[in-house]
Amino acid sequence: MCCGRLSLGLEAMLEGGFELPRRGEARRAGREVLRDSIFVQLRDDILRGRFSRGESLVELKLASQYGVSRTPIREAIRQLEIEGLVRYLPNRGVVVEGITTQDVEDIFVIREHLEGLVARWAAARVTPEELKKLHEVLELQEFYVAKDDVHQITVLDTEFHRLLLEASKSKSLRYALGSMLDYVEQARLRSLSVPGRIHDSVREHKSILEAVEAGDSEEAARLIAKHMKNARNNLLRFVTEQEKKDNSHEDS
Amino acid sequence: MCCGRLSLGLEAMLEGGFELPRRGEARRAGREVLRDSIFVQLRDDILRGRFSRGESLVELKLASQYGVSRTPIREAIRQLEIEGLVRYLPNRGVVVEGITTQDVEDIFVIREHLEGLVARWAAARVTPEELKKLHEVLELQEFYVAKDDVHQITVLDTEFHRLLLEASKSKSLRYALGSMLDYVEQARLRSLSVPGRIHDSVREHKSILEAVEAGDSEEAARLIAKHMKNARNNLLRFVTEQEKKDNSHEDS
DNA sequence: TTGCCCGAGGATGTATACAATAATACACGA
DNA sequence: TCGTGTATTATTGTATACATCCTCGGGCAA
Repeated sequence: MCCGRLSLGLEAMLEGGFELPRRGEARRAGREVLRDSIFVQLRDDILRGRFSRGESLVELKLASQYGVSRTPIREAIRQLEIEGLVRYLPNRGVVVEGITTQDVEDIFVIREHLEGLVARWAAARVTPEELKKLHEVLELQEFYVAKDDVHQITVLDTEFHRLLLEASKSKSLRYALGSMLDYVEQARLRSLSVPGRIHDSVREHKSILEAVEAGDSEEAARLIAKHMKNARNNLLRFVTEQEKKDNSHEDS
Repeated sequence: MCCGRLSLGLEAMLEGGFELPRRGEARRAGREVLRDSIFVQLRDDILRGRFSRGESLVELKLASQYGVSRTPIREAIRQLEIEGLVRYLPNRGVVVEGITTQDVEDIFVIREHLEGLVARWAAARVTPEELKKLHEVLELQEFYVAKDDVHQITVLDTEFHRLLLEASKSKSLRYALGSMLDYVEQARLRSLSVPGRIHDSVREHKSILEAVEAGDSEEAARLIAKHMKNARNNLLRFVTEQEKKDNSHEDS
């Protein structure tokens, strides 16, 4: 009984289990399996709205479109299915579900509840190596703040939160939050487009990282919770302003 | 509680008029695609520990074992991969990851942070139909409390929380929590094995359902948070007692 | 013995063939 | 005209063939 658990832990250690990279990124340098690149492309195409909601994905069509056979397509679709981006209809294939505005709003709320855990656990378990990477990302963000490059900052924002997630060393947490970061990247781009927001956002990252580095779990959790709340408010502000613009356009 | 309705609900349940959205179970009456049944079997086998951690899954072996070709096996594996139950090694197949004690503990903490949202949103959005189902599950639980059938109560516990999750109408939340319910079913079986716990647990469900039915989001969130905390404490109690037993066995 | 090369075997990656199922169109009859 | 049954076709479900890659062990030389 106890021996089983012991060897379990040992194996886990030897396995060095945490270097799972973002799905689909080269699983090994140089070579990548087709289903992964298809998966990433399909997912991006769905998230960017290149497939409209309700559109059905036909395997043969996709196969010829991507210049591969049905097999990798099918496997990519199976993965999209688990992620909930497509809906399966028996013997009729899959239709695009995508994510709705409601989904994005939910994700922001969910992250408000979970990022605290990320920060707390990361503060307790972060490695020097991970801290180094986090600092690098932060410095890059500051660089791009000076250049006012919102897009780059958004990408690095994802990276920052992903690194923190890895640092938390929790597979369950990574499972729960992992793809949410990708799902709302578009939304964060908008949230960060509110004038002055990039500056604040990066500053918040800086203070979060300081708390994590100091091992102050509670402070890190408090700061990241505030960070999430600010991000959400900014998104709301952006959305309402967008609506105002849309309305005035309609009038003219 | 009226006995007539109880037996009615019971019959309905046993009849199987209860279409579970739980992955892989008959997507349509009568017919099921192979990859789904393979997926469910493999997942259960992993969660139940029939595959040991680190063991590699060989497609051809599994294919002959289940009497199907490689294709459905591969697709099932792709899904396990996304769920994080197996780890992919390029050109070498997948090895079983399973879930560790640490993962289970994390899941309980994560649920403490998220089930509040489930209850809150469910209270706001639940439909009469869903309420009916929830009541049925609750009545069945009370039935099995009388019979002291911990296993059935555990299964129904999963069902109760899953129904609540569906009632929350949030795809994102469902994605984050969906398979966690399955992952910790074994653990909840243990948590509920603590003497007297099944009684309290079902009573807590009852009060949660009352708050949800009354549309009292805050109360529902408060109650379910307490429910989760109790469940976690019971699991811890069970584990420590188990360890005590193991130790005394070792001595003999 | 140690280290390296290399080839066989096995496993996965991809493509394609065949079977089963659902959607569609069309002809036929009321 | 409308509805219905049927044939056709498109698409998915499953199986299998072929290509590619990795591992592992034998043989050989230093």
